[in-house]
Amino acid sequence: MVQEESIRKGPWTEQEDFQLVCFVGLFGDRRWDFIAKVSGLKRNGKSCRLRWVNYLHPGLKRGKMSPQEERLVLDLHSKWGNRWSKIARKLPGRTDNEIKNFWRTHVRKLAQEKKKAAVHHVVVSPSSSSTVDSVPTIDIGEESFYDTGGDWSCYMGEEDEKGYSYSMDDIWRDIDDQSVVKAVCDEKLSCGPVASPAPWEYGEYSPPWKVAEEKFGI
DNA sequence: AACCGCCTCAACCGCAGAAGC
DNA sequence: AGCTTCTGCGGTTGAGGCGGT
Repeated sequence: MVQEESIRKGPWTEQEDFQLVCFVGLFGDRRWDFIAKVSGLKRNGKSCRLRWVNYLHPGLKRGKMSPQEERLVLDLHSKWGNRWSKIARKLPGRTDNEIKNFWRTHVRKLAQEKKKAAVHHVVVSPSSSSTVDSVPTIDIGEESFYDTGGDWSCYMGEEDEKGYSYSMDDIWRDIDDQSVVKAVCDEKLSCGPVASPAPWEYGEYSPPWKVAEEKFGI
């Protein structure tokens, strides 16, 4: 096979982001290999998808997780284990990557606390048999997990094991009920027609050109 | 002010399953 | 039915930022 000439790796530039947003606007957020090729980005489809899903997707929440979100993650993780994408579907605007990162941080913190506690116990009461687990259980020591319990039922729905009742599209709709702004990208890039209808065409969440407008000020 | 260690987050990799031919 | 390609997921890594000493 002929190897792709110089596939770019590493951090994305604003220009690349802009290009990606525009082409997702044109072709939808499905055909990543195709988008990677036609956009002229020297990235592979996987990389494009990841960038879109984790950073450019409209409706993504930025910043720290709220205590409610943190609790939900912990709760769902105790149910489903490392099914990050499944857990992410229950947290509007959060990505599996974000949740995964949060969990890692949380686990590390917990392990450290346990270690400290274990040392303390050994010093204070040598009879203690505490050990340091790499995988923590959900009943975190300091405070009850359910102590405040914000109302997340609206997102959690009634389903349990069969699947989720609240799709990402529903979530985006909740987050974003802005009107569709006409394509900035259309002016900047002269490409063919959109191959297939994209969700934003139904006003379900911000279209990519809106994202471009917000992120790049165009 | 400089150094060090920790934390966060973006991005890559490998694998598995789905879809297309 | 079998092969190839694509997509999505989970695990891992590394750069940069930040706080403490």
